[in-house]
Amino acid sequence: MTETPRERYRAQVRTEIKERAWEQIATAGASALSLNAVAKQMGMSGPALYRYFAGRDELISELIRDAYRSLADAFRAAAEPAPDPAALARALRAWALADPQRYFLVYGTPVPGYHAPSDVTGIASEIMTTLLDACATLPPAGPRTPFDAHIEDHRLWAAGHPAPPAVLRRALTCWTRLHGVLSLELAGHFTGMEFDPALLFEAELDALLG
Amino acid sequence: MTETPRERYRAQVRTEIKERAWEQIATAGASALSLNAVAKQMGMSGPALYRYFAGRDELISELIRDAYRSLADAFRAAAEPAPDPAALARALRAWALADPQRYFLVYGTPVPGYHAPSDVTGIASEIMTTLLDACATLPPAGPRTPFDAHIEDHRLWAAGHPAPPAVLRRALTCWTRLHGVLSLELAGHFTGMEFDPALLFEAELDALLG
DNA sequence: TCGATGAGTTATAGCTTCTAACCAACGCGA
DNA sequence: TCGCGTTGGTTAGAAGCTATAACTCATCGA
Repeated sequence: MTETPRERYRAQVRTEIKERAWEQIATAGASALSLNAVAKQMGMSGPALYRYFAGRDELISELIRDAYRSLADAFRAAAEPAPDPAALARALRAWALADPQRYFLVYGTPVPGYHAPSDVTGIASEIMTTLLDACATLPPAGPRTPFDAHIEDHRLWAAGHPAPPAVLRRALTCWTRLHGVLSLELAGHFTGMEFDPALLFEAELDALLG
Repeated sequence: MTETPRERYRAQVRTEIKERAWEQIATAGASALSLNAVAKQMGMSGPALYRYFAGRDELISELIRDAYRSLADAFRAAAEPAPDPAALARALRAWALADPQRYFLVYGTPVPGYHAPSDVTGIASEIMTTLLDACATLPPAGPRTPFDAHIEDHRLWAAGHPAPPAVLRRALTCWTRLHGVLSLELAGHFTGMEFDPALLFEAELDALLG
């Protein structure tokens, strides 16, 4: 497992490329990411980057992978010491506000042709698992809904998690509702409307858990 | 108001350009929209399109404007003969599924530098008004929340709509929650998870209005 | 020390947006 | 009916992008 100096150099350059790429994405969006500009910013010329990434798509795929990984880590950290949906939700918002374009790389507009790298599904299910664990700690809410019946027969996505259907449904609604407020806030659809997005987020969280 | 033949021809070419652009966007996403390809598809060569649009950005702005207009019209049509939030919600989903990329042009990932044309705010507030009208027909729900107090002091965005704060809050939650489920569905985050997105949407609608 | 590996370079093809210059056709007024 | 201006369309070209090919040179290992 001892790394040669070459490998260390290579890894270091790769991470610097990704850092510059993140800067560009944060200021101009993922669609404006330019390998040329990244290379020029690093003092080397264009095609040198192709030693490190097969192309623009592979670089973006790598960034998406890292974004998923980062979110999964933030979730895992927020689930300590005890799983708590509210803590998870606030961690999600903090993670999103720290770098909105990173959030959009995960949950934003998909490019019709593009397929995310296959290993992100593993990370996505890791995220879902921590969310399910947290939702399982909540007191069972309300009567059984028709959707619970449907989900009981279609719980393959829960990856064998032993939670009852009501918990699965709760996790799903946590996901969709928090994404709803967050993505609209990050996309700037609340600017100009006077209210405080943080309060709306907390209100939605209250309605979800209270 | 009588149009000269020149103006009619000009308007026709403009709409054909937009139609081709929509086709491209539907199949490859807005980031892949190429003026050159549109022109070639119409049998004319590249720079000819600049007689009709100042550039790629203006064309996209025009498409965004049309998308807003289309959504506002769909909403207005769904509010006949009587305002009904459930009808509005289902119209929204149908409108979104008919052309997901059109939905993302309105509610998708924003480009940091880009600013939407100023007149879409008028259309957006028209959409919000029909939503508020529909939500005002619902029986008042639940106790007064802390967020109601906040929104009562920050209701500038309601554009003078006379609805009480509880209705404003309801309209906001309709917006964010429906967008939450819809955008995740359209982005393909539910593919692989076995359940039926339509049922999840209906379940969320039930929770919202029931 | 020599040879292979690999990082970085320039050159080039092909794509894009967009400007400039030019041409031709259309329509309107005299 | 005859010009002449407006306007649509063209080609040429600049600047930028992705990506490949070919080449140079340093570094690392045997």
